Amino acid sequence: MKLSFQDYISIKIHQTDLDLTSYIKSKLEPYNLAPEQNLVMMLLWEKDGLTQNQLAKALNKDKTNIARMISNLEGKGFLNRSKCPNDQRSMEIYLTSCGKELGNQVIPILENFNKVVCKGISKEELKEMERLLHLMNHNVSTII
Amino acid sequence: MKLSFQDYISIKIHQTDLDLTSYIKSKLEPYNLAPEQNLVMMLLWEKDGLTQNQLAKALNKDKTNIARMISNLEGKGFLNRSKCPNDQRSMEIYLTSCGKELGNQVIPILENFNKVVCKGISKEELKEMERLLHLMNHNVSTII
DNA sequence: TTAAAAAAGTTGTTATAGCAACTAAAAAAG
DNA sequence: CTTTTTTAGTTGCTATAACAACTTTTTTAA
Repeated sequence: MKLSFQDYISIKIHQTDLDLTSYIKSKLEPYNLAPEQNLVMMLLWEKDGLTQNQLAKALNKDKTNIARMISNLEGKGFLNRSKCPNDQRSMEIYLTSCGKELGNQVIPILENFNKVVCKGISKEELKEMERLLHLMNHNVSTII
Repeated sequence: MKLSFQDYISIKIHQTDLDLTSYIKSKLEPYNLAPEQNLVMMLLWEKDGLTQNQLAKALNKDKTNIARMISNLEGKGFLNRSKCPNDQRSMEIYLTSCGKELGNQVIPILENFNKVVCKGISKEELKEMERLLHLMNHNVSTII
């Protein structure tokens, strides 16, 4: 086949991901919120009181990452952990008032970020891209 | 606007990137080669003797990352560093025979990886995706 | 109902990823 | 031909990302 470096779609996706992450990182820096920490907060702004395990599944991340992100976010005062009364193994994560207030400031920035990213791209093109991304995900998923 | 977590294209791109990286990571593990180390090797298999700075620019990465990856790859015996005779600041990176031999084994795996990722996707669809990824890159590039 | 298995979190380790500050060498400016 | 600026690389730091091994608790099985 003799593929060159530029021929790999995975490398281009990786590059775009890094660029988008770098961009939103700079936008969130003033709020003391790292990009992945922001994803945790986004889920909590939608639904408070999720467990670490639920967060890990929603973000499709290893539970160790979630535990450390939660620990950081707790240190920043954006959320609190409390043992689930029904299951002593689980930790329920609740936003502090500070964490809730943060959402009011950050969510508009995220929506503007999405607008900037999608500038010049139609809804149909976006749908098609999502379809292809999903297909690629499926192509490499080992649980077929 | 009220965007939900699922509405952000950036999150989907990030997720696909993680999944593709995880897949190729598992394929390269038997060769003692991490995904990003593999990108460095890919460039060297195409053109030996590049400097760390050239590698950093080609990969669009911070020079500190490259320095550490090169250091790891040197420790594994895949390459050697030598000071550039024309510019004592620069380090030229040369593959060892072991590093060259690794290419013969790994390149077919990479080409197969690309085939798996693109299964069920036409050349035109792939081109369109590349165009959209590039446009998103441009949309967030601050050097406009 | 006790033993085995599964689930939720934590800690340790390795590999990215990028920023700041630093050294050394080369290029540009005066 | 010095002085200044730029360039290449390194070290230290923080934040992801995932695996292995572990504790504690819950669920399943024998």
